[in-house]
Amino acid sequence: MSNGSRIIESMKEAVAIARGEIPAESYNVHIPERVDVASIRRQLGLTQASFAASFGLSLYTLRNWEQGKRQPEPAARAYLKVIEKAPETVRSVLAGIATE
Amino acid sequence: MSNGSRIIESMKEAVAIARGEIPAESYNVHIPERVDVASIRRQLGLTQASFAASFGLSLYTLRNWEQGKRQPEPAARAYLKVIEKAPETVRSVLAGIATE
DNA sequence: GACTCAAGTGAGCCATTGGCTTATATTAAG
DNA sequence: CTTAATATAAGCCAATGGCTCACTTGAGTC
Repeated sequence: MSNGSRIIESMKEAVAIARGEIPAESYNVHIPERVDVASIRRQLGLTQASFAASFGLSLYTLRNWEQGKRQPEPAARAYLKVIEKAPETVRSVLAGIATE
Repeated sequence: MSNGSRIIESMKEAVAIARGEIPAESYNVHIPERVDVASIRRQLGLTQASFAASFGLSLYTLRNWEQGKRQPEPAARAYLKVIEKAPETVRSVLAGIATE
């Protein structure tokens, strides 16, 4: 994301807050612009195929991300961050074993 | 997803396994076809705006999902399931407070 | 070295989604 | 009843998801 884009983002956010579409006080979560998917995957010691199968992703989409051809959307970036920091929780949830 | 589509999905999976693109033994995670986003959100007692802001989603995308206009992609569906079953873990991760 | 086989890279294609706008409805509070 | 907050609804465009085909890289192993 360029500097100009970032400024535009901030302006959009300001407008959204003014409109009341975003609660100003809220713990507005920060989602990183870029996520190093390959490094998250390698940290777990998985191949592309296994990683994709384990977390419900399409192998081809994962490849698009790792090769920088596509950038994962915000929801996917947040998900990847959760996978990075709490992989076992994610596995348990997807396996149907509720935690928390 | 129609019944026909489901059969095609299975055939694609079979082909992918045959090609070695998907490890056959692997715990292939099951991601639900449909996720009731509104009910997950209400269970947490959040408005659309707060829910979106809390989990790094675009308010408009969330609305598209809840109104059935768009279907969240597999990665987003998996993410929503994790939010449903382990919301506090997700919050902690996105807040930068590592768990696990 | 030559020969696999598995894992990953890279480019191209099309349908669908994400993100956004505008307008309208519903609900709760004063 | 009026207002403000919250949600529904429909339409638009650029970007992504999912897929195919072709090619490279790396670890064995013969």
